[in-house]
Amino acid sequence: MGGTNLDECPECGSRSLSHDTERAEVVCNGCGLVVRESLLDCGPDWRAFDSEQMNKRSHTGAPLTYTLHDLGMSTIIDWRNKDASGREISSASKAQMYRLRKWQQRIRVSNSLERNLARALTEMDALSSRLDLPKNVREMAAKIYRRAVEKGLTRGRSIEGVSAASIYFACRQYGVPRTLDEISDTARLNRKEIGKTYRFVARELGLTPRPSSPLDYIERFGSELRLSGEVRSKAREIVTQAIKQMGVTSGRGPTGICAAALYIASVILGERKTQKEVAHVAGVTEVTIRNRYKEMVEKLNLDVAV
DNA sequence: AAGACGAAAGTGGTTGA
DNA sequence: TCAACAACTTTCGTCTT
Repeated sequence: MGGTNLDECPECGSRSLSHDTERAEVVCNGCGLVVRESLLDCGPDWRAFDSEQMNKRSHTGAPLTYTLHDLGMSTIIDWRNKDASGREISSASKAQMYRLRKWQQRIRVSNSLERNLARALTEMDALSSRLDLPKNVREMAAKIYRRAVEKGLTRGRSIEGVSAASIYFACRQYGVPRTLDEISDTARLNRKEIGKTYRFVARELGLTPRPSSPLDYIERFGSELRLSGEVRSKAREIVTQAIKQMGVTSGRGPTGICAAALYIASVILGERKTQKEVAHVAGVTEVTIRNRYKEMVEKLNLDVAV
């Protein structure tokens, strides 16, 4: 980001910016974009003379320090007396759970904010590297999470859930969306929970999600399907056209539209993929592709006939 | 045999009273 | 809070390549 003074958000143009001196950030109230973050030196405090020092010192100073001390407490204990599949657990386990929770409670109150953040940051780190996310996304997710914790929004919610929600949000803001399905799969959390948490956090923090566009998915799905650049840009063209002709895309899931466009493009350019393949990659069914496909061909006068 | 097509019933989420 | 509703899925039978 540029070092100049900004008084409006480059993303959405909003002039409502929050200056957070404690974190040395300027955050847009409209879209949540971190307009300017300056300034804290996140690098090592001292020069390192060998790799051991490097390891230790490179973690000094910045929030990254928080990611260290987990002490093996890598499991959050849910407040429900249920096991993973939702069944009641035995009374012996309940007693144990009670002790564990109590213990965890004690640790929490002693140092709750840092501890919470520490867990969340490692969680988000793992998640985002498995999701192949660029660093700026990861950082935005961390910022969101931090604000959520400070506002007490994590109370009654799992750290994992809020972490996943933050990541989901950050992805969409940067136009590299992952679907809720992908995130919930990767995080081994249930989709509904993440969705709910996501909406809640966004509302409470006054963040307006950037609506995700089918265009955002083309590159990723396209490369996963090993489609050529021509096919992808054809698909892009089809989507753009479809968006222009209102009614074809509104109310439809972006992944479905993207999938259909890719499928059509692959057929037109003779690089045919089966509906099944495309459907699988895009996380929709063949039926949905067919429906979108039909609508698009109809309204855009595409000659798909071979 | 595999892919494409479409009808019909089911599912989960949103909306509006 | 609940019912209506649209989008999407599941399932299944049929047609096409």
